Amino acid sequence: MKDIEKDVCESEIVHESVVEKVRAALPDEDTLADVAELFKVFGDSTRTRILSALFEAELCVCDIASLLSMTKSAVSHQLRILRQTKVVKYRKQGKEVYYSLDDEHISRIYKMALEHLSEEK
Amino acid sequence: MKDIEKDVCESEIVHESVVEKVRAALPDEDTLADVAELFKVFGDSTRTRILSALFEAELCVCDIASLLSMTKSAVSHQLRILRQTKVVKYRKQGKEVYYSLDDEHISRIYKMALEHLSEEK
DNA sequence: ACAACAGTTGAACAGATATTCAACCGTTCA
DNA sequence: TGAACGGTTGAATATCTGTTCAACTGTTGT
Repeated sequence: MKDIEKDVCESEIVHESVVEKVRAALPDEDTLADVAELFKVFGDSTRTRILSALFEAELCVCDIASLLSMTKSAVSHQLRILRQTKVVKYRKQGKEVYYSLDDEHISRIYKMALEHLSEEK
Repeated sequence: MKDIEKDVCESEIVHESVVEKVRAALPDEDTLADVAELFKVFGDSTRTRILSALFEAELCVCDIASLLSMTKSAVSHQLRILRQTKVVKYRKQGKEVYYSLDDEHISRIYKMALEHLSEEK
């Protein structure tokens, strides 16, 4: 029986001019959703392990599975996500499917994260 | 009744020498988990919206809530995550708590993601 | 001291997500 | 042709995660 209002902000004394200025400068919702989605792909340790492996060499699914001690199925599911978001590319050769990084930026972003982490001890 | 083995990789013909070379080059598990955790923080559109707002100006919780049309509670929960991961810092002034970006790298990583996205049309 | 408001917090709920399991497809090789 | 293997896929399950709700803390001003 406290706030009947939506609790977004009950007083009017939000810093209106600043807020409006920021609102105008914000990227549109779609762009921000895309940014979040890209980072979400990196936000799983299985996928970062896969990526840091592909960082070193082109690998087939079996290679990755044995490298990470995971089932081919689990790896394949994650590779599908990486494929769909254009983070990795693949080529088929006989029975095997070889994966590698698709984009230059990926490694730059990844390295920047490592740099960030190392600097905060 | 197919694979009795763990399905990690049934044949021995994984590319052993390559795999071993990659295994040696891989960062340790803890580092990779940290990388994933950092990216996970960016992997939510509410948090990317908060960050892109703080990118423009220091803001109090009420400002952010009204900017994003969210409750103060929801915003506060997300700010806690950003605080714990040292992505944002805050200062108290009277009743209000003002948040801002804590790290130079954050904006660099964020901008790099935008660049990546814009290049794939 | 009390009312009002900024902000935080924990529990509960709903939606998202990673792994497992079993079945399946396609290629190779005998 | 058919067994063997690399790889993919969908459904099921268990876990995680974001928002809501209600209650609470702390500060300001009367």
